[in-house]
Amino acid sequence: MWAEGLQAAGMGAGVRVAGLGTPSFASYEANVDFEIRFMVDADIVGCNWLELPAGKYVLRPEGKATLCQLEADVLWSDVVSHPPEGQWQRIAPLRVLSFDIECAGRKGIFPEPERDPVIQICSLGLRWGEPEPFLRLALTLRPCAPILGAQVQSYEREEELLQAWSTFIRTIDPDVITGYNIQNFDLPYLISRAQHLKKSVEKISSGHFSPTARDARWLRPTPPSLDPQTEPLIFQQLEIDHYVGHFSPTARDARWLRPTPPSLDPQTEPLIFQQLEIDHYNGNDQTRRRLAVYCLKDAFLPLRLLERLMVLVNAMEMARVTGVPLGYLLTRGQQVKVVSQLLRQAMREGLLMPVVKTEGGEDYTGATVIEPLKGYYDVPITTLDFSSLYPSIMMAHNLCYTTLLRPGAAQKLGLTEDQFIKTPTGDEFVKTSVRKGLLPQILENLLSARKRAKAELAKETDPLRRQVLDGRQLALKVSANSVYGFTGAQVGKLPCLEISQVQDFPFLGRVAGLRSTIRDSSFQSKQTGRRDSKVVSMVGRVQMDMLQVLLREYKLRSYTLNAVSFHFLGEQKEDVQHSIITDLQVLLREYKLRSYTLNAVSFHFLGEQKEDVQHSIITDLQSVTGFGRQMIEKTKQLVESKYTVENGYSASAKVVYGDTDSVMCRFGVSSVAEAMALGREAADWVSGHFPSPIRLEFEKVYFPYLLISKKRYAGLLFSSRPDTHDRMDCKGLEAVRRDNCPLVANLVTASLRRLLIDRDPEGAVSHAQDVISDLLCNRIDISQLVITKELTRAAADYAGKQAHRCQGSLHEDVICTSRDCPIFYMRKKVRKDLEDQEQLLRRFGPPGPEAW
DNA sequence: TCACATTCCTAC
DNA sequence: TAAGGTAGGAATGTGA
Ligand SMILES: Nc1ccn([C@H]2C[C@H](O)[C@@H](COP(=O)(O)OP(=O)(O)OP(=O)(O)O)O2)c(=O)n1
Repeated sequence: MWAEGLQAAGMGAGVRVAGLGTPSFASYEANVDFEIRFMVDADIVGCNWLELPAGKYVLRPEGKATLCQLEADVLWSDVVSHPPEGQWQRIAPLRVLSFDIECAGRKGIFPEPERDPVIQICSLGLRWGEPEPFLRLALTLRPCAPILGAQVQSYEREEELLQAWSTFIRTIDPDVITGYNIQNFDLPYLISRAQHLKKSVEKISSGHFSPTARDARWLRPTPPSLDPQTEPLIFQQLEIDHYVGHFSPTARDARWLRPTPPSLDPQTEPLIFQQLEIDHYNGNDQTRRRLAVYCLKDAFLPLRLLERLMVLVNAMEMARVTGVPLGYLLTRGQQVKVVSQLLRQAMREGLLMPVVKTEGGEDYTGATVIEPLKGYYDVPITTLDFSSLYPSIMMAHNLCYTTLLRPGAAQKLGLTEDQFIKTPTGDEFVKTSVRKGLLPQILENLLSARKRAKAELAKETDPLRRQVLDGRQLALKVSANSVYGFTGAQVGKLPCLEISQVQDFPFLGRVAGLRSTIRDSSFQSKQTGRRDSKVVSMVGRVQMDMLQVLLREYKLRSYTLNAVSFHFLGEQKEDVQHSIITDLQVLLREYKLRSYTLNAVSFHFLGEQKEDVQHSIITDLQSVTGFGRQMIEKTKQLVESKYTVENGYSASAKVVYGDTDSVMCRFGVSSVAEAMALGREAADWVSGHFPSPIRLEFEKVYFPYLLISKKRYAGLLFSSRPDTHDRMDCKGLEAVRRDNCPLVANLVTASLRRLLIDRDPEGAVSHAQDVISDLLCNRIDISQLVITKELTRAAADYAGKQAHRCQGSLHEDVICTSRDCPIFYMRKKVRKDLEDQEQLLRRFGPPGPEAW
């Protein structure tokens, strides 16, 4: 009945009252996570330092409910939250645990938990901020010789080994658990293995995760990985299942090939070959010792990555800026961050966020992509770019749920012309003089954090640190852009439109008053006790799989084998599929490669999103993109109208391309320095035509510039100096895509280098030919190749006939076909061949003897 | 063969 | 609030 009442009332909640029927009311903030609710109300952000003032709390000396060192009872309103500034920015000395396991695989077969025992588990414990781990622990099955600097504990039975590790984890009670692919391999393996051994099975299945709990996963007030107190690590199976369950068969097969982490450090990735594992295990205590040493090294790598990539530092900043717990950053999406900030801002202003039913709606138009004037430009092309376009639009025009006027509301409220604006899409918003929107204020905060991050990036010279800081800066940018995206979220958890009506001001005010009454009437403190204050850092337990971090933030490419085999599987008949799988297995066996592929995760995601196609009508969005469309068009016109021969410039400017918030201009000058100077001048001048904080910036010069089509181009990028290029930049082309075999990406990159850096169009084409003939020598079936014509045409633009001849020969000799596709790379259909195998070996190949 | 849809990944 | 947004190229699938 209750549910029906809710249904009938739409977004409101019906309450049945005897004699009064079922009056219903709009509900507000009834759908907020408990953790977020508490943190917002108490003004606590993620990774916040909290103080329990002396006398306001009591410690529980016994009968603790958790594994924490300290348990205290304190009135929530007595907890003092220290905003993360100054000394309170410090990072707590978190305990980080990194581990790795080794299994006894059978020859050529990847270990299966049903059959193959876990033979070693190595763990490292580190207190954040200290240079060295405080603990190195090797747990082994069967005796193992001592290892200098590590504790070794050996067991005769596997059950004892697993139990010992389980106890160890509970004792060390880590804040952060890390490892390499622990989420998809080590942890599931340990759990399956434990289940298989019937050890602790009862514990596992009688824990929180009954089948019902599994179904109700999203309803759980406390996600399993986040509860710092009650959830032992091993109970994280649900989330693991969630991912593993969606691996494609191919990905499953291929995931034993462990890719080398990005070029961070040549010796980052230790490779332990299956065969060695089993041999060493079956040997004596000395060989098992060697295995344990590798295992310890494997456990050390994630710790080093964690530190070098500043994973915790950056995540903490994000948690503090957006207000969500650290763990949310790994397990949740962008929406929760926006909601957290929105709730905080709303509370500050005495507003409540309504519960809004998700509605369907039409698509809305996005950004403009200027029709490219395709070609090879052997002159400098200047790129101008609005900084943080959508966020600055929302700020400049005060776009927010709370500032949107319903049609006719302006007159009704007696607003004068200068109190509101009309957007390009015809919607009306009040100006800041009437009321400042929540979203613009959130954005100010996010953008100022990004500005700080960018300033730090600018000072940094170390390449790795630059990469890391750039990632940090980009993450903040995405969070800001997500504020825009959030307002149009299709599976929108907050089409918060209803807040947005100006005529509702008084109503919202009353509700806010009601809530503050509730808040103030909270019970009185009845505790007295400790004289000393306790200061704690607010961090739940977090699982940080470094492979996931690399995949997510550093575009680690794990497709090498997978991309090829995957596509093959898709298009071949069954018997062919079988032989390919066999090939793969041969490869695995021959070279003992291991890797993990996680593409399937994203497949799953995309598929799921598609299923429920729901749209919400968000005028807000349309206004944002509408302004954006207007602005890129206006920018183009401004540039092309000012920089003309008539106005005394040496040539007339032409915008040859532009996407969303950028314009690529040919000013008709021949030097990069001139192009830069004109770019800076034009950016300043154009900025003057838009309200603050909207700013057009000079970003870079391309010279030369190869414009192939919308979202596909390449060029030499100049930005720091006019005399030498910073690097070759490549957008959208096969060179930067992960859905081709590496051969393709490498070929395209190499050809582009010849074209753009060597300025040798014939070389570009002949390089492609060389690669192809290599393939031919390796007996590759030509009919499997698709060669397109893009580079050839680019070369033709540059060199005329000769390139044309190249194209002819390419076409005659090698090309196959493709409907009207103009050009040239090999895609997908390249067969796995010696070349590929060599590449694999180079990439994953056995480490030299010195590594052993 | 053609026109249009779907899939994947990328640029904003 | 489980899950930010649209535009778009290239290959491939589908159905007439
Ligand atoms: N992941 C993204 C990237 C972009 N955009 C939208 C909002 C951006 O404002 C606009 C332009 O994208 P840019 O990549 O140019 O990024 P910004 O203009 O936001 O930042 P900046 O140019 O300062 O790096 O496109 C988006 O919604 N989501």
